[in-house]
Amino acid sequence: MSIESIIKSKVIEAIKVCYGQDIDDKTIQIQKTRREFEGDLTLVVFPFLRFSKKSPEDTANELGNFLKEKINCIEDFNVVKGFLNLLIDNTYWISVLNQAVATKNYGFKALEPGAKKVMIEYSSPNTNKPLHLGHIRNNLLGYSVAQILKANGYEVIKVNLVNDRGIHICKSMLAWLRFGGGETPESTGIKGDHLVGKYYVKFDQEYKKEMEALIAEGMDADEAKKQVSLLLEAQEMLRKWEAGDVEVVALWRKMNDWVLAGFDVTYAKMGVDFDKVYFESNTYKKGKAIVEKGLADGVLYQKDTGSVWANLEGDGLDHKLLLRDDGTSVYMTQDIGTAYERFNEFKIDEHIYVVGNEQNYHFQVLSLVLGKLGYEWHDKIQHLSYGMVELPEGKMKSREGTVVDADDLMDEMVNTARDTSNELGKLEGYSLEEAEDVYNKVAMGALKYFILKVDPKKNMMFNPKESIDFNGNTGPFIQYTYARIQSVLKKAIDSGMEIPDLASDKLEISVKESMLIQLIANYPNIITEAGDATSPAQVANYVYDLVKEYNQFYHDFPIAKEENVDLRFFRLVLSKQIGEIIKSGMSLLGIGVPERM
RNA sequence: GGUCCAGUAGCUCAGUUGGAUUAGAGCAAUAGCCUUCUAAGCUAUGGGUCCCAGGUUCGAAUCCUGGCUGGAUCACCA
Repeated sequence: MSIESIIKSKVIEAIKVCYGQDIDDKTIQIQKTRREFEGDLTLVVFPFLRFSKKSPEDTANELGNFLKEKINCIEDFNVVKGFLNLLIDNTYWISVLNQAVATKNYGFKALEPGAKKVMIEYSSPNTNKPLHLGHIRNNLLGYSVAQILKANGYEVIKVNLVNDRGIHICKSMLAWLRFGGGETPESTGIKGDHLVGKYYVKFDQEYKKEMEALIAEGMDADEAKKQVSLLLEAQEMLRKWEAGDVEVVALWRKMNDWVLAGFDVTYAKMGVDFDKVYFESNTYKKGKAIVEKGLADGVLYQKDTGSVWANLEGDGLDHKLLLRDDGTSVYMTQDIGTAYERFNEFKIDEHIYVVGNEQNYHFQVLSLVLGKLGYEWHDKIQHLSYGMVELPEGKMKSREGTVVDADDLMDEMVNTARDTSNELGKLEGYSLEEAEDVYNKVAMGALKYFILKVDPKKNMMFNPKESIDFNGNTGPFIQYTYARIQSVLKKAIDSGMEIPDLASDKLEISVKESMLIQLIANYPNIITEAGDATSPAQVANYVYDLVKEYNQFYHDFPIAKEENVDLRFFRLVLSKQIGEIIKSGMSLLGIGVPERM
């Protein structure tokens, strides 16, 4: 039982004994004592004044005396206004450290039979262009949230829904046919997704040229937009694809394969993966039967022209189209179908979609429509809605070339990491492979931490001109602290010292040391909270706080050089445990830690 | 126009289930600390009408109302 819950139960007892009142434990607020006051934990007594009918100071003193008497690890207390500051003794804190050390996968809940089953969909790229910075945020969030949910003891299924069909891919296909001269990834040495993306841009350029020509000939601008022959051809291509035209399908397959091979490389570099990949070319017709059944059941309605709609006015929204006049599916229809299949096939308890906040409306509607259709799990779909990544110039636009390409960005990060590392020259004795592994970890650590430390739901700013820092509140700073700890431990062992499994609990420890243990004690709560909030940022900020405190400790206290053996052992155990938590917390963010850097 | 989200230091961000007459980090700036466990570190200094105005109460960056600013969205697109 944690010290907080012990105190809470005793506070309830105290209020009962002293003031004859039963209180809810929600009225009990225990927080970390502020730095500038003496103590470890603080009880806020204001809520109890209406029971005690005494001044805040008197109430706090009464409660303080009661708690000190009843809880033996409370050494002393002091009162500042309505705040009761409790001093917890060293023995207790050291026992907390020892417990953490003795716990395998400290802070993680094990996967047990009957665990909650969660599916998380993320990435979901289009196959007409390479991944960019926006996708990076999506992928890192999806992967990290999956890790965090697993750490909370959930069974997690990661899925990707690849949008491999539609007018956008036809545009790339058409441009490639028209202007490509038979180029392939092999013939050009260009990564498949980038090659296809090049023709997506090419299409847009040629489209604009033709449109302007039409306008110059006197055509109305709105009309010209629709009459560009390239667009008409692309639309024709999509019709052929849907009709199963052999040539179009073969070209589609070839170019999609190029892109998917490219994505695999990017995913591997990013360090994300999936348990199952869906393709829209297989799922885009799904949901039609469900919608037709809804129509038959009278929960949906049909217009004269044939289209099928959901009336959401009762929920304060509009009408939503689910089947077109010609009976074909729209995106919403497909999502209805795939959600149904997933809940049925996997018996999942919850489904999280990692999708940008531009689709908030879509997911709101999806849940409502599923509810209308009578699926009781309609409220088990959760939209993990994240904010846009903005550049100083504003939003990224792929066709205007203002995107930050994912592959380029990652490569640049690795180059920067390599240069910095070589400048500092700390990897002497490492082989080329070992060194490259460190550069990669540091580069990706910097990028991932930069993105994940920001609250997912907020928009974030990325300035490509100012490369991501390696100092301060950054991934490399955290990795560095880990490497530092490993170095101390290694030197201690090399010089013949043993690092015991447990620290002696009869020691005088400093305020800084007890603060570090309190941070360690809080790690499990952080994992729970990050899981509830689906927010890797909470883990990131926690690890940063921990590391910042540790570096101050490291600077001010000898560890392996401490003369007092028990104290030295304690500090080695403490350092080792903090290293474990850094590694563990970073793994929740999908970030690796190097032994040296 | 309707709906949703955000607004905290020059910049990037924490802090938001209401708590300490003193709102935190990092970057950038300035000044220090490497014959001692990794200086990708540590220390110090300066930097704020927590968008504005009201309200709720012992107490508000945090909750409520109204406004301002920015973003997203409201397709027989995805």
